[in-house]
This record gives sequence, C-alpha cells and structure tokens, in this order.
Amino acid sequence: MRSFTEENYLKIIYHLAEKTNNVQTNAIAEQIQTKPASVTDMIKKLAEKDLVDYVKYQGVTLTEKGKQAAVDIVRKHRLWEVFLVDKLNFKWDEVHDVAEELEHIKSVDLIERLDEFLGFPKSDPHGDPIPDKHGRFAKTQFIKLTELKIGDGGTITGVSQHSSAFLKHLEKLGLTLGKQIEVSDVTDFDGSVEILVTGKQINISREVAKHILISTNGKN
Amino acid sequence: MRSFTEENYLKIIYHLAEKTNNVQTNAIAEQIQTKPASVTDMIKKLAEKDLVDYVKYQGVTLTEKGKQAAVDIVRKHRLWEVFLVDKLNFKWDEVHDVAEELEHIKSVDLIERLDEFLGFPKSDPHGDPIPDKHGRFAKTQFIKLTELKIGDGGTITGVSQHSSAFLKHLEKLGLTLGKQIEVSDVTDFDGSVEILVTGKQINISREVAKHILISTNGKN
DNA sequence: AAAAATTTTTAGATTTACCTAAAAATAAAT
DNA sequence: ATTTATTTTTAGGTAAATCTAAAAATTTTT
Ligand SMILES: [Mn+2]
Ligand SMILES: [Mn+2]
Ligand SMILES: [Mn+2]
Ligand SMILES: [Mn+2]
Repeated sequence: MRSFTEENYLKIIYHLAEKTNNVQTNAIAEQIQTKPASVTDMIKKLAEKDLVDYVKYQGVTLTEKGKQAAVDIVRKHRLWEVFLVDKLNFKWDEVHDVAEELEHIKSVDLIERLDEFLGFPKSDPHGDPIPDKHGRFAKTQFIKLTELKIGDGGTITGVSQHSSAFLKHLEKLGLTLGKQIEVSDVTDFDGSVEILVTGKQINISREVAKHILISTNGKN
Repeated sequence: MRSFTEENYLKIIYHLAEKTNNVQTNAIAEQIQTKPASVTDMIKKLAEKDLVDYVKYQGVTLTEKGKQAAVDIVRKHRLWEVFLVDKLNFKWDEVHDVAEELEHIKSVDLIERLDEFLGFPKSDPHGDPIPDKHGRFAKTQFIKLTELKIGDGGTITGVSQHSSAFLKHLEKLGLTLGKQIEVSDVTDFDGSVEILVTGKQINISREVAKHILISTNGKN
C-alpha cells in the first residue's frame, strides 16, 4: 500500500521528468512545498521500494514500476477532472485541487467504472491525455502558440499552466479548448501576439501565449 | 482542518451514540480497529478541540460542534454510496469501503454539486437517511422484521447490517429495498421466520430477520 | 464491604513525515 | 586551479497517531 505522500512524490517526479531526465532534489522540494532535506529522506524510501533509481547528489529517475504507479495516479487525476467538469458542472479552473484529493482513492474497480461512465475520455478539461488502464496514451503533438508565425493558424488543444488565475483569464478572452485561432501579428516591442479568434482580433501577452498549446491542421 | 483520523473517530462516536448515550472507550477501540490506549489519546485531543465532552473513565458524548462535523461526514458517505450505486452500477454490498475513503474529501462545493447531480436523494442504498446540507434529516421510523407478528406485512426499507456477506445473502433471497413482505409463520424451534415475498414463501433465520428493517403500511 | 474482574488511563516507545542547522559534494566564477 | 556559490545530504529533533505494559478507577461478584 502506497501512502498519500509517496503517491504525491511519484506524480511530481513524473511531471518533472517530462522536462528534464534527471530530477533534482530542489525541484521536487519546490513542487511539493517542502524542504530539500525532507525530499532526500523520501527519495531514499522510494529507492528502497524500487520506485526510483537514485544516485547521491545526482537526482532521481523513476523505475518502470515507479512510472507505472505515477501514470496510474495521473490517470485518476484526469478522469476525476473530467467527471467534475462534465457531470458536476465545475469550470476548468476549479477542478485541480479537488482532483488532487480524489486521485488518491484506492479502488481499481472505482476508476474503471468511472472511466466507463465518462465514456472513456481521451483527454482531460485542460487537453492533457488520459492514460488507459494499462498506462498507455498517445503522446500529444502540440506546439506553443508562440511558435506560430504570422498567418499560421490552428486549434487550441491544451494549456501548459493550470493555475486558476490563468485559466479564468483565458476563459474571459474566449480562448477555450477547441477554438480555432490564427496569428495576425506579433508586436516587436513586447513580443505580444495578436490573434484572430471567433471573428475578433485580440492581443495577448507573450507570457499567456507561451502556455497555450496549438494543434495545427497540418496545412502550414 | 480536521484530520482523516479525527473524522473517523467523530463518525464512529456518532454511530455508537445512536445506541448508548455515553460512548465507551473500548467500544470505540473495537470499531476503529485500534487499542483502548490510543482511543484515550485521541479523545483528549477531540475534547481539547471542543468536539466531545469527556469525563475521565465516563466515556464521551459529542458536543453540538462535534455532532455537526459527524453528520457532515455521514452525509458525504451516504451521498457517495448513492453515486456508486446509481451512476457507476456498483451493487449495494460493494460500496461501503470506497465510501469510507470518499467521505473524507474536503470540498464543500463538491458535495453540494454531487447532491444536486444525484437529484437530492433522501436515503442511501441501504435505506439510511441522507442529512441535508444543514445536517437535518427525518428520523426513520422502521421496525425490525422480528417485531412483526404472523399476518403482519410491510415494505423493506432498510438494513441494520452493512457487511458484504449479509447484503449478498439478502440479494440472493430477493430481499431488497422496496420489496413487500408478509410474515406467514414463526418457527418455535429456532425462531426462524417464514415470509411471503413476491409470491414465494421463504424461510430466513432469526439472525437475518433481526437486521431487516420494515416500514409498515400503518394498517396493522 | 471486600475481592475479583473489567475498563480506562498513564508511561514510555515506535513510525512516518516533517523540520533546522551544519557538513559535504558539485557546479560556477574568477 | 582556487575560490565562491549552489545543491544536496547528514545529524539530530518535533508532532501525530499508533503501540505495549503497567497502574488506577470503576463495576461486578461474592
Ligand atoms: Mn489538474
Ligand atoms: Mn488537468
Ligand atoms: Mn456505508
Ligand atoms: Mn450506507
């Protein structure tokens, strides 16, 4: 039986490993809101259980077993988020914290039935892919809005920032999942991006654009 | 913020208090699967937080505040059970353990929306009443099947035993919530009860009959 | 009303997940 | 190649929830 805390560590390490191969102690500490010394303690425990490979001072990587466990938690997190949005009418900026709790409920049966009840969704309210029961999922092929050139277009299919403030902001701008956009200009001065969405011309800061993920129609 | 453990103690004390006014240390220990010494420690903590009234060697009673907290957990437990049965097609004997975990999820918003999603159910899959958001609920007026006399009838509206074994047994006998029954005989030898249900005559042990709750039609 | 049995509490440890402060290792800058 | 800065680990401690063994209070029996 894996503890609530162990599960959180595994998930955080998994997400950090998407960026850098070797995950550092301080990075984990920051994410998990704890001190580096505590992280070292927990890492030793996870290594003891063969969930991570650990070389002193060199950071950690998840073992196959650890990766499986982490993906399983990610699966639960995202399925619960779908449930909250699709069935309980939560907004996409309101679901993360509750899902953080729900993802630790233990029953396998529960999550399989929930998956079925939701119609086996492929992605969560933020466009992130939902692993199937074997932990498999298609690697998403999104590009950042900031990588588009003037004249390029595509569909908003994800976000790389899940803070409530950011998501609320996008909602207000009408930049939700599925919307078609086209880049009409990029301001030299501050790098802000002018885009065309649902017939309107709007300007968004580079900071915002950076976290909007686009799937191009393959036409560019 | 109340811990998982504190919540479990409050709920157990609440349920025990339905039987006896002053709840004893050993009774709590048995229910919570721990040792009396541990219970004493926790009781002191709960008393410190004004959740229970405690007199050494005299057991505990919930304060108004403690009762509120306990009823809130019971509400969550029962709503989740309804969700599992109505939406995820769990059987009534499969839901208790998962609900034990789900009842500790913290968001108030979540539970209000879940309540609405389920259509504000008044009772759970075992016939137990679901408190509303203010903790109010009608006191159920069931009688035990064993209290019926020969010729008396009524509707099965609850059970006072939630073990999977018991519930599966009832299911097999066709004794589920809502079924009309009538007592046709009581065996002198072992006190077993012969009942008429959906046209069939069946015999159930006194032990089983004791845990079946009946609402009479007021005709007796 | 004493003695015996039961229940409850205290005392002292253990485990898990943290912490702070200081030491050790690694990386970056001069 | 040293020195300096940063990162990571160790050492030693704390709080929550548990435990065992023993003491104290209460209840039951004689
Ligand atoms: Mn999330
Ligand atoms: Mn998400
Ligand atoms: Mn239950
Ligand atoms: Mn129930």
